[in-house]
Amino acid sequence: MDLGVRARRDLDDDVQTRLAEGEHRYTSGRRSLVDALARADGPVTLPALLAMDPTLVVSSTYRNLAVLVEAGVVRRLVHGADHAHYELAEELTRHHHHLICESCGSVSDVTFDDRVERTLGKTFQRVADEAGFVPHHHAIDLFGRCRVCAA
Amino acid sequence: MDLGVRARRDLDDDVQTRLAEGEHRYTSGRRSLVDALARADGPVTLPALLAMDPTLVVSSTYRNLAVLVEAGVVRRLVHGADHAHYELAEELTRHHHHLICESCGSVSDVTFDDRVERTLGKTFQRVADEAGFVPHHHAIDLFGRCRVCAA
DNA sequence: TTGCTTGCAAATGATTTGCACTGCT
DNA sequence: AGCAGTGCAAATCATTTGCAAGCAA
Repeated sequence: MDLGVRARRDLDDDVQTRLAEGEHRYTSGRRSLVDALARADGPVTLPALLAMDPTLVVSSTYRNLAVLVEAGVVRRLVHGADHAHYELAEELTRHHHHLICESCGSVSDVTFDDRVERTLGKTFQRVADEAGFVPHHHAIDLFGRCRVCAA
Repeated sequence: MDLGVRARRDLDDDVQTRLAEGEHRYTSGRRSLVDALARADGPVTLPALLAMDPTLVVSSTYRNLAVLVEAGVVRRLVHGADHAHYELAEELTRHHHHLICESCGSVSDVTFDDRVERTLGKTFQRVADEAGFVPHHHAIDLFGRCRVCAA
């Protein structure tokens, strides 16, 4: 999720607000974390985050990711891989889905056009209704081989 | 995935064959496991499987699930919940998707009609192509509150 | 027989937590 | 001052693995 300078500021404001609503502070450590997530070009693992910013510490990062997830700033993705992947929440970026490489475990983003999403939304609502299920959001994962592994 | 008697036999034959291809045996322990999975009315966790059949042992069950996943008989689902969920592979049942309760963590199955699936398939293929990704299969998860938790 | 399977106990590894210290507000 | 946040080390807990004994082909 590449964000320009302007968007970056909006992002910080947004995070600030969301954290404040939960009586949480937007500390420098959390800024570093959000910064790393914003710089990543897709969902990243905790080790990847630590590599992007060596000042991050394991336990604090896990704790802060949990706080950010709680605040709706970050989304945690869990697939079969060893580590969970983290990304900025869709509310702060854009609704999208994932391409998951079954070979190397990497995850990247894709978006469908609005028309497709609208159609999907209706279908999902109908199916959920029939099951007495109240849908909140959806996730679509495409499993296969990424460009690198497919080569 | 409720299967009748006839389908149950077909299932066993199929599992037998798939295991044999990998130099594996279809032991009584594995039959019990497949039986429990077939009786479950959706994806189940390991503790749930043990509860369904007390003769199952933790380590062996994990090991057998791994063998069955490898053989394409079982699919392992991982979401945020504490335990992974397991279900019979779609090749043995039917292509479907999941309703995941964000409150209690339960997972249930849903199917879309063929027309919808075909349309989705085309869209997925197109999007993947653009990313140089070779799609293998897809998964759609609807997150929300199940009938019980929504009440 | 041959070596895949199994149960039990011990090990692994991602994630979490206890605690004392730091630094916002 | 008062309490949320942080780093480090220790604890958790789902899942995996070593090993000796059991069982299918």
